[in-house]
Amino acid sequence: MDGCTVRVVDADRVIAVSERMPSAADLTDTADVFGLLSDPNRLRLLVALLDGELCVCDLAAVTGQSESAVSHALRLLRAHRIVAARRSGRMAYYRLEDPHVRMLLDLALAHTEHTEAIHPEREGAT
Amino acid sequence: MDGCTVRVVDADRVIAVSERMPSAADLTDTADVFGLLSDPNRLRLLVALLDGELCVCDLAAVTGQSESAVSHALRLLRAHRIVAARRSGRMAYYRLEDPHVRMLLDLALAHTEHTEAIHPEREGAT
DNA sequence: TGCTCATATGAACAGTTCTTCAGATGAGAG
DNA sequence: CTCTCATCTGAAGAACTGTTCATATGAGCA
Repeated sequence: MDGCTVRVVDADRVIAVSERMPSAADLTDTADVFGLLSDPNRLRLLVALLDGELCVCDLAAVTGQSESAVSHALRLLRAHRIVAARRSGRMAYYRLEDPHVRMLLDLALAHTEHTEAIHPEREGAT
Repeated sequence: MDGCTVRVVDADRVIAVSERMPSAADLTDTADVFGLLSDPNRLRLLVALLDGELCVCDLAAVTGQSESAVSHALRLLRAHRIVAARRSGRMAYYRLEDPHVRMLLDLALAHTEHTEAIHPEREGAT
């Protein structure tokens, strides 16, 4: 695991922090959720669903994506139980199913709007 | 832009939701932040920094990554002002600088731990 | 039954991201 | 000044992700 190239400066802190570190499973799971939120188009879909359910074609219209792209994205989100589908005839109505993702979205979007006023530069320059 | 392949079912909802949709800049910015949190190793680094500053080699030890990988990751996080560095001689001490990211981390990790009890399946395996 | 429409799927290609390796930078010790 | 050590950087390859096109499924309608 270590011993070879790993130098340690503050051994106590290293041990303490290591013990507080969540399990690998929790970390990958969390990273996974963030990954699902890390695409602007998926984000658009989820934001659109904050207000309530919408069918695939309306989601495509709102988010400016092809219906195929929307369908693929929804499939991913569905697989992770972030959205759920309700079928009515040949239409499929999707809704945001995961309240915890809703919280993350609200928090993130609120802060992003704030932050913009504070950091007018941004990535792109360095 | 549309009109061609875009069918709309609930036109009013589509318009209403479109108006509530955040700007493209906000969306890409938010997606970007989530993207930075979507890697387990970066997540480990940030979690390690929740308690206070650590130097690069200790971060490498805690997160089980090579120092080079840590340095690259920190560079990315630094460019987005999520962490900040303090230099002392040849050591570099990093700390979590963005309180909003701290909130996202806390929220996400707390819920992930919860969720695990509820959804014992999940992607991958146990 | 056979046609059309809404959605779902698969495969492939393009663009991006992560890791590693080799070497650069810059501070402190002798 | 020179050597070592901690960190940083660039380049390159591998792996992953998102989009598109073509086609499949399956419901409703005539």
